[in-house]
Amino acid sequence: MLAEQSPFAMKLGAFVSLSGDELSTMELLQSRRKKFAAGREILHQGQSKKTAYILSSGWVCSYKLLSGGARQIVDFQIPGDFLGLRSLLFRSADHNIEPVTSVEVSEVQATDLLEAFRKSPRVGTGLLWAASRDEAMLVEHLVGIGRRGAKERVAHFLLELGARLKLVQLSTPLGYACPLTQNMLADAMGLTAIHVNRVLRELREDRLATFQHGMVTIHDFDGLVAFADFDKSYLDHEGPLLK
Amino acid sequence: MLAEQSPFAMKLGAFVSLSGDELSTMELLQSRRKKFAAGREILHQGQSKKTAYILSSGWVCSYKLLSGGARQIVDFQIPGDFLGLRSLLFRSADHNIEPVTSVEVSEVQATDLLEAFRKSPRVGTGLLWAASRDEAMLVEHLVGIGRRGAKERVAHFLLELGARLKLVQLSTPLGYACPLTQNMLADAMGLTAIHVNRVLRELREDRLATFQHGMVTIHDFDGLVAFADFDKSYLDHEGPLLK
DNA sequence: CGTCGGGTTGATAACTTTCAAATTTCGTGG
DNA sequence: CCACGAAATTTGAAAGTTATCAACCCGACG
Repeated sequence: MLAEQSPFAMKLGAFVSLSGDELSTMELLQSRRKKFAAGREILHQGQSKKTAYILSSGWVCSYKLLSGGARQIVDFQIPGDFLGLRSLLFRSADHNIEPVTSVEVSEVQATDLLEAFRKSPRVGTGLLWAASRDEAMLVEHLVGIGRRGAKERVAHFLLELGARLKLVQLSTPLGYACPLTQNMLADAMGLTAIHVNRVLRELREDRLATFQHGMVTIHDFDGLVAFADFDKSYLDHEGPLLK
Repeated sequence: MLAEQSPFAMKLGAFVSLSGDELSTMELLQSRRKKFAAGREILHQGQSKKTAYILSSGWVCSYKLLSGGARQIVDFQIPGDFLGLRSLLFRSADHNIEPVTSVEVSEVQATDLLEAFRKSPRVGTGLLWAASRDEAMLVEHLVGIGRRGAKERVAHFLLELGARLKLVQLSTPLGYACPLTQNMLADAMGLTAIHVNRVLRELREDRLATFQHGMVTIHDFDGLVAFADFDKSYLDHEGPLLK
């Protein structure tokens, strides 16, 4: 009910209803603020600094590089998302994290997290839900690259992003601001930037969706959902059973 | 040190050294034995039966189906692996699990798991490690489908399987028994069975590896590693930091 | 004003699928 | 134990999708 809720609280709040106490626990988690400029690496493959972050504003991407120089973007993170949870748990990171835009994050130490769980199990529940949702998205990403055609894949991606952004009030059914370049999109979709460009043009010509000038516009939501075979159920679990 | 250790204990034991007590805790987890015939569905998308399993013998696969009928296999599980951990935590499963061969599993309830964690934090640590390793494999799978050529991808897959099987003594550097069909391989790799067949032939002709008659034979391990750009570090974390 | 990264388009090449069909292997019932 | 049918493997040829190469345009920025 607060006018100024953090995206993190908005996101978890969409899943578990949070008391005032719980909200302040979450805000407390986000007290160590930091900024990174676009392109300034946050986490590097093999790095062992054991910090995680909550993203407050801006977008980041996590990716892996192959020896040949190719890059596969594993996921994008948007405000409210948790970054580097695994790097907190393990000796060294197995992927890179880099801001897409300039970003604002809050550093989270392992101890902060444990303390938050202790004070409010529901925050832990929410995080567990978020982690599981991330894994479901990863699986869906795999399915898309493995078995969807390029056009369906991109369409599906645009819809997924929209659904995610809606949770933090950064999207409407009409569209959303999207700072990604076609190159990043390509590295995420397992395509070439050139081909992504063509696919986007086709989607535009089909009057389904437009992605231009940093703005995604959905022209025909139902049509796009049907075309992409988008089933959003993997995005909104009804909640974990363990508390 | 036991001659007859369960694959599950062997696998976790490769990561955390386990006391006799801990070993028996793990064996206790595996007391509710069950068998499934090949092809007999274990878990169905949307299903809400809240049980997980530890796989003792045989192979299973988890996959998703698209509306067009296409199938993407997300992962194969081999003896010692945990099945359906997420379906234990959440209301309903978002993927299917099906035995590849006839299998023997042990049913695990949420309460069993919590009890095991309570009795032996190290078992919990081990499971956390296993879950994280699974996620790392998922990411690597995504990278492979997105950015590796078909031949490199299949080669990489054969090496990964070998490394996983070695942990439970089902593989040597020379090769291993593999009950997968070229069709399954195709659905896992995001390729056509026909193309998988050609790729396997090429790998054989290159004297790198052979997969025939349910048997994978590695002819030139180093050559295969080099060709596939296989870096096994994502498979052997040195261990979680939280206990 | 010139450079540079991103976007756009066309032509060509490479890779993968699709379609068709023959062959082999495997599981099951007789 | 054999025979049979179904499933899996194998190969060829043609079609389709996506990548690669080459240019050009444009706006941001020093």
